[in-house]
This record gives sequence, C-alpha cells and structure tokens, in this order.
Amino acid sequence: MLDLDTVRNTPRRVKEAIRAKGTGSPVLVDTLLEVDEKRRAAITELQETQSRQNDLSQQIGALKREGKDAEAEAMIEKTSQLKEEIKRLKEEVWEAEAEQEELVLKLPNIPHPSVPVGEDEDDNDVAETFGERPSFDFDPAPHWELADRHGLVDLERGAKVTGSGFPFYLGKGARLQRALLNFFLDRARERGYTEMQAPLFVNPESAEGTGQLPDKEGLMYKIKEPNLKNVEDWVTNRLMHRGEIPDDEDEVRRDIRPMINDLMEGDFYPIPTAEVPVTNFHRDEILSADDLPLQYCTYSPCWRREAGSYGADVRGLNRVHQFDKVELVRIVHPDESYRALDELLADAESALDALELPYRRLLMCTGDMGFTQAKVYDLEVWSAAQERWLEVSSVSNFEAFQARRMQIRYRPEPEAKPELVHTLNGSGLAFPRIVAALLENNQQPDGSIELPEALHPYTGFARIE
RNA sequence: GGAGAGGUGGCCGAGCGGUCGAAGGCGCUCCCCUGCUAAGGGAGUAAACGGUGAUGAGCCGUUUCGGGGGUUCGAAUCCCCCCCUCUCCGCCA
Repeated sequence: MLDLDTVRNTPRRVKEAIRAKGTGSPVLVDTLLEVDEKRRAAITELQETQSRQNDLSQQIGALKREGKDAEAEAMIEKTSQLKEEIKRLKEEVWEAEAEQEELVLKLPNIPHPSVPVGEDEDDNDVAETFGERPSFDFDPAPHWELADRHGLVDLERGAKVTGSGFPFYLGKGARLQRALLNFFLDRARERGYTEMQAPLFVNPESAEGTGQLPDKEGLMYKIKEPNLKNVEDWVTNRLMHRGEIPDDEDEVRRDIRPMINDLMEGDFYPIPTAEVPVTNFHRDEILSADDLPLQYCTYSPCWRREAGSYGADVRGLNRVHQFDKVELVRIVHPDESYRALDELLADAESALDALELPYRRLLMCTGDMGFTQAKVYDLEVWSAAQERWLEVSSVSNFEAFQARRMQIRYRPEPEAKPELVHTLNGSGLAFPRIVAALLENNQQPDGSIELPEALHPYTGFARIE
C-alpha cells in the first residue's frame, strides 16, 4: 500500500508507476484524490459536530450536578438534532473511507529508479550468469524421465490421491527433499537468520498484509469455514437501523444469508509462500530500533493454484501445486533496505554456488515485476535437458509497501514517533526446480546421477543409480 | 466439545454512567543531589486521524480501555454478538 501523502504530493509518479507496471488505470489516482477530498471534508464536519455535542454534554453534566434539572432537560432537547447529524456524517465518512481504502489497495508499489522500464519478461535485464553449463556426449534425459527411472517422484499417484501437481517423493527422492531442507536451513542459520516454523494457514488479514489480497487472490487456495453469525448480526443491525428492511429478524436472516455467503472471504488460506506468516509475525507492532534488523528463515510447504498454466511449462516438477521451499525474510531500517537486498541476494546465490548449479541473475523490469515490489531479482537455474532457465528464487525489496499494510513500525529514538520498517524476502530456495536441475545437469552416461559434494553429508549418499 | 474466570497505556494494576486518555506502581527520557557505586528528589513519558502552520515545531479538535453493534444528552463503566487468553472436565497426535 502506498502512502496517501505520496499520492497527494506526487500523483504523477504514481501514475507513471501504474503505467510502467502495466497494472490498472492511471485514472485511479484522480478518483482517489477526489474521494480523499470528500472524505476529509466529511471528517472535518463530523468532528466539529462532535465537538459541539461534547460541549453540550459537559454542560448538561454540570447542570445536573448542581441540581438544575429543568435547565438540563432543555439542553438535552437541543442535542437530538446533533445526534441525527452525527449519525448521518458518520455514515458519510465510513463510505468515503471504504471507497478510499479500496482504491488505495489497487495502487502498485513504485519501482526503484534502478529498475529498467519494460513490458514483459523479454525486457528483464540479465545481470549476470554464473557457473558452467554442462555438455553431454549423449542425449540428456529430462528430469521427469530420470525421476521415473529411479523411482524418485510419482506424479500419477499424486494425481490419483489429490490432483495433478501434487507429487509423491519416494526413496532417494524423498531423502533428497529432506536433505535440501536441512542444507538450506543450516546455511541460512549460519548466515544470521533465526529459524522459525510458521503456521501453514493464514487468515485474510495476513494475506492482505503481504499483498496476496486483494490483487492476487487467484494464486491461493481457500478454506471456507462459514461462521456467519457475526456478519449476519452486523448486516441485520445495519439494515434495520436504516429502516431498509422490516423488523422481522428471521425473514431478514433468510434473505441476507445468500448475500453474505457471496461477500465472505475464506477464513483461511493455505500459504502460497512462508513470506506471508513470517512477515505478518510482527504485524501491528512497534519495534525498538535495537530490534532491527530482524532476519528469519523458515521451511514450509507452499500451495499455489497456478491456474491457466499448461504445456511444457508444467511437465514434471516444473510447476506443481504443492512444493517445498526455504524462505528468507528480513525486516530492516529503511536506510538499510538496499544493502539488505544485496545481502539477501548473496545468501540465495551462495546456496546455488554450493550446489554447483549454473544459474543467472535477472533484474526484473517494471512490466514483469510484482504489484508489491520496488525491486526484484530472479534467480534461474539452467535445466540441461530442457535447455531452459527455471526460476528458483525471487529476491525482493518491498520498501514500506507491506509494512504500511501491516503497520510494522520501529521507534528511531526512545521518544520519537514510530516509522515504518522496510521488508524484504527471497526464496532460499524452492525445491522442485532445484531437484530438476540437479537431476538433469548431473546425469551420467550410465543413467546415474552424481550429487554435489555439499549435499553428501545431508543425503547420506553421493549418487542415485 | 462442556463449565468457569478474565482481556484497561511499553509492562503490572485501580477505576462510582459525567470533572477519565484514564489513579498507583514498574520501566524509559531529561534534570537535580550525592566524591565513586547504590539510594534519593523533580519533570516528562500512547497512537491514529482531521484542522491550522512551511507536508517542521507548536496549537486546536476528533477517535481509541480486545473487536463490532446497541441504550443514553453523555459509556472503560449498562445491554447484545463475536474474538482471544487462562483454569477445570471431555476428546485427541
């Protein structure tokens, strides 16, 4: 979420960001500013009325204490008009606030000046390529064939048991997963991250905090746990209060139930990334300056709907609905966030180095980066048989965009006003494509697979044959 | 799942329908005192929003005592709904 001041003071910049990211219409900004005017006018009027009301109430109190009941009664009558007025103005303010909230959530984060302007993935900047791509004097097999041959992954049975994109890992395949988990977490811990285990479902507030809601709802699975009672009461009260519905409560409940059902958010979302619970860990907190920087690492499964993808894209482990990942999260002082971004990038890259995988670093262009990010690097490993790059990490600085939604602040000095922190995260790393690359890049003429040395202590075996 | 108790400022903890943003304590900041340390004395210590200033300082106002509704001229205090925490019972990996 952007700061309203930013929108008010530099509407052009915001419009430019919308255009550069290709998300939504710049007209949003003008609409928002109009609503803002309307909202503030209503607030001012409301507050003035409330102030008058408070004065009168105090006077009434004073009169009553002095036993001048008649005078008090006369004054009470005067307040009834104010009461009506306040009720009306409150609704006006609520409506403007709701409208404004909705609009401001649709504004994307402003890209950092160093981000290249571009439309899509073709405009990303290939910043650097690392490691040697392997060459073979035989036809390298794609990872799904290798996995099949060695009995490492079973997608068919996963599809039977759950659905497509929910793999079983077996034998050395399963052990490799467990090895990667420990390998990545150990490295992260050594690099100064505190290990964390997080809940795997989050509520809508958390999903909104990190920016999965409202803009990327299609990304997540949703668990609906209807608990209509409170919503129902609220709507019923509100409608009856407005006199829009006769006061037969049973009838009201029956009529509005379907409406409410439609309006309701799911109660829980299985996490699409551990970024969500980990970053929200500090939601609505004011940290002290000494607490910063905070660095967390966590392992979790991730669930993604990945609607609309098909073809070679989704063969084997290229894109699945459930996968494992170690995530790195940093919460830092605003002045430190770009230094932290470089470090975070180095953390992720060092794991790829240790795994001896060839990879490249992309600086994402404005059109291909996410809604919430100010600057993003993607890391992609080389998949030797498919002859394509596979994304295994996305390392992002959100600046204050998430922090503002989550209200994560810190106090620069003991007495000073709280300020927003900056948040960052990066995969370190996502398992399935790492497995794909490990299998494809390290296959031998005899069909066996040699694992990089760094993994041996974790797997307990050096090759798969 | 059943029964009970409770949620007040950074923390602990008072609070009668009006003078309560809230006593008292702890912590923190600044000052004084003490030759050092410890102790002592004084002052100050919430956030959000709106208005006015220079989008600074300050000033004025509004809101906030778990959340949402309601009653009332006026609610931390009364009523309703929800959430959370704790204790006991049940169930369970």
